[in-house]
Amino acid sequence: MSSLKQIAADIGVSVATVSNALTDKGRVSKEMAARIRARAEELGYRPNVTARALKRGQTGILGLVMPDLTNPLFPRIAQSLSDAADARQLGILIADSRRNAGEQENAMRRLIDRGVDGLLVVPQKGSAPEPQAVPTVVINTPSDPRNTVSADHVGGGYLIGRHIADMGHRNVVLLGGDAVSDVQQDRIAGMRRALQGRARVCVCWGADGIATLPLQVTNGASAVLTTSDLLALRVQSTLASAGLSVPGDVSLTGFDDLPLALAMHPPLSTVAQDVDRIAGRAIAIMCDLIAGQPAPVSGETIPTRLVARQSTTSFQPAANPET
Amino acid sequence: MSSLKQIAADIGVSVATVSNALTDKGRVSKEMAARIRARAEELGYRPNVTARALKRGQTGILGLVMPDLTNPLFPRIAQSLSDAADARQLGILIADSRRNAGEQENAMRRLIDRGVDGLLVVPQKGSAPEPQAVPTVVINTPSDPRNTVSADHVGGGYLIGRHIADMGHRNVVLLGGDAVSDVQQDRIAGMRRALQGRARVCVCWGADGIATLPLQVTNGASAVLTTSDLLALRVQSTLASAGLSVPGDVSLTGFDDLPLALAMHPPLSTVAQDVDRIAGRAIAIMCDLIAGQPAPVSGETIPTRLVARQSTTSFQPAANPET
DNA sequence: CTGTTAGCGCATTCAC
DNA sequence: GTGAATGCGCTAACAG
Repeated sequence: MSSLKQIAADIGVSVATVSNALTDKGRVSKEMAARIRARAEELGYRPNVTARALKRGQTGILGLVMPDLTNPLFPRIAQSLSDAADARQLGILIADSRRNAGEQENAMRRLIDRGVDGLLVVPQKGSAPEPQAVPTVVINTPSDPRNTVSADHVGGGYLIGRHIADMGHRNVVLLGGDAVSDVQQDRIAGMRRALQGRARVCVCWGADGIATLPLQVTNGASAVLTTSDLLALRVQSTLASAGLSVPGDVSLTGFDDLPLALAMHPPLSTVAQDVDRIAGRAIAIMCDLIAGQPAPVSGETIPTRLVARQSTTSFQPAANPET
Repeated sequence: MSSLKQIAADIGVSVATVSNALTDKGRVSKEMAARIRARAEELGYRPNVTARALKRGQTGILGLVMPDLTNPLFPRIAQSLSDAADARQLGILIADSRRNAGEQENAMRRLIDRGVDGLLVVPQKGSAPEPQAVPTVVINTPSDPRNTVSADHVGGGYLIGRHIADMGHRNVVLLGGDAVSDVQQDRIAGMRRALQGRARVCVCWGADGIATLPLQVTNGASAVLTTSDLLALRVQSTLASAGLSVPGDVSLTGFDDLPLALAMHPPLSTVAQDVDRIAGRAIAIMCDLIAGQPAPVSGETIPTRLVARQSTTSFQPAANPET
């Protein structure tokens, strides 16, 4: 591997001069700088980031801690974060916190031991990551007091709830996957608020909740709003087994706008979050923190967007031809 | 941050002794070693990996290059790789090659510039990553001459093809997403081999291919085998629009066994690859390469597993009640 | 404009 | 057993 020393020796100047020339410090004559650059080019010189990191005390690497890398949203988050970090010459080191809070702390410590300049953390459901020795940006939900930036999950719930209310539904089931998740609680809360006074609402959770759906639909529920697209697919399957169809017998919605939402039949109405923007802000704030600016006083909230497709239709009071 | 120097000063010994004590070199007296360790503990001493990396010339970081972080398989690969790497005290730096071969080369270079000890690459469809300055492990498909370790995609195709043939299907459509993908070509090839002489086979690709399916089914095709679960979901949707149902009118299979396969109705028959094992081998081979062992002469192939669920049934010749 | 010196934190000689 | 010296590659302060 070529080094500054190498180039310096080749040209017959000091290492410092080469360093200055290559980093454009301006203290070097045009001609010399040109010669140095030419030689560096020939040698395919690449600065050694490790040495630079040691000198600067910064590695240029950010740690990303996710509760479960298997999370269907992880790919998008990872990609957006990776892109945003890239634009600022930062790298992203991943760590999995394997579905439990203790492991989450371990993962954070391991990353810090590796010398990351900051931590991006999507917290474990219902856990509170300890404040760390390095700048930390939490991506969760606005109702989390430690949240730094996130989608407006309550607002998203509201959007989809209003969509359903506007379509005339008056008997609605809200289905969450796991009641311990702040994100899901907020989505449900938003839905409730939109339906408040406009529809009868029933909230249920998890597999037990799904099992009750066919009966609830038979008893008059005309819409099921879920907190995730995958959950919606499960619901559709369960309903289909019971001979109920979407949106004929019941309207159905998801959350997150995963690729599968578009592949479903009918295409699933859902709520999209602007992952790119969240990632962009997360990285921007992180850079500020690293640069020594104080942490923002309150978290940032990024709007969500309603994606109305064909799994939701206007409520048809007379849509019961089987009598 | 505490350092060796700090501990040395506190106790009144030299840095070298502290280093020796902490890394268990055995050249230090029991008592001294104990005192040093105690003080290190108190101070919460963590070795500075950057300095160590500079000294050793190794960072303990592996670069992971994926063609598209949004790939539905990425979460599982990332998690398995991350776990396997973790077990050997290695970190994983991710990079996205953004769907084009040039970007893939850039991503690799960026990672190398960051000083990674090796590169794990899942190549861009139809692209050949240049040999690199660091050990490189390619995860693709056995038919790729550069492949280091991968699932047996041909074998997987064979398994699902035989499953279908055994169920009596004699008129089968094979659907791939993108003909340029070696992986998908191999899956299709495996299916063909299994159906060879047992069924009439038609191969088609992409959205255009999907569009032809309803007609093909109406004309007698009784099974559609796809190269991915998401593709299968799309197929099911298209068939449903045409009034065709799975598995009543036609059997359907996916590939990869994503979470959505189980959420579908009916649950999707598919092929699972042992991602954990692939990742484990990839990391193991990487470590060997880093340790200076020669590259294995040929790639390793990890068996796949048939996951038969309810989207496939025996062919019912008389299953056409609409006449 | 350019060179010298020093040091980031650690591990590895080689003396003592 | 322990310490002093050296250098990994780079940058920054200070000289000249």
